[in-house]
Amino acid sequence: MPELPEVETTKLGIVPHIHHNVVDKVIIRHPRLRWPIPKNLDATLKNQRVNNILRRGKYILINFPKGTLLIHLGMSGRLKILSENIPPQKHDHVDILFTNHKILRFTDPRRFGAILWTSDNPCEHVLLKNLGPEPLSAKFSGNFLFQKTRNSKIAAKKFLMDSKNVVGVGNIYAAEALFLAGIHPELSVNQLTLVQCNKLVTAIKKVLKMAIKKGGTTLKDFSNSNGEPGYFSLKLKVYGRQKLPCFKCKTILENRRLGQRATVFCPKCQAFKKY
DNA sequence: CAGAATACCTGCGGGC
DNA sequence: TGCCCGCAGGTATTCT
Repeated sequence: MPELPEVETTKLGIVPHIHHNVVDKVIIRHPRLRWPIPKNLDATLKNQRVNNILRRGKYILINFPKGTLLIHLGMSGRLKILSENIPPQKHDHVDILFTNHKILRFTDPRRFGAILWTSDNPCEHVLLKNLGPEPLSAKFSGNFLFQKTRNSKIAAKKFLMDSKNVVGVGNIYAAEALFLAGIHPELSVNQLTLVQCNKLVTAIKKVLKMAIKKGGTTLKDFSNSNGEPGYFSLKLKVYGRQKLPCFKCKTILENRRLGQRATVFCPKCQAFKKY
């Protein structure tokens, strides 16, 4: 489900309910995720107060006095806030019960998500320490992208989706940003001109900001943190529109598999050309 | 070393 | 109706 905007939306959704609140207990129903949920999480979190809640890439970091809970939603993970204890469903893995009677429930049918605990600086955690810059930060600039891409022939879309280069850009927004920038998804990144790097960075920021503003692009299995059905308001220009006409030029959009991921683009607006 | 392939899961929709 | 296939928003690990 989630790319950066969805994770950000989820984070924003849970913050008002759990910020500065105290954990009463943790109930682990299904510990198997990408890695097992730490067995002693109840003992670890009990009576601890939430200091703050951050996002880094697609990770949600819930900081406590003794350490940080790292949460990744994988492909199908969801976090919901419950105000009453609704009976758990099949794929509800964990409940974190707070003393204010709010419950943070983690659900993940495909189990690609993760819930981990670290008592050290979370930025030094093995999963976080090699992450690239935040796409909405000043560090992620056209110059940065240009400089990072000089020695690689990797396809532009694959480069964007690699979190070592930039975090938070997944299959949907990579395709959307490349369309906005008029860049072919298979273009080798060392072919990108500085002008194209600037356009691409601008496009990424624009599409992510817009999606955050709309509350995250949501597909069939996304619910926001209140358990409401997600929004469908962000109009995707290429993702999921294969064989349909391009909004700009009416050319039929093409779908290719790139690194086993569906990759939709306009062969005319995103032709291999330089600026 | 970079880059590609594989693996981890469940659920759903389409074709037969 | 039911079975089989391919596909789904991610990414660590293994391979070439």
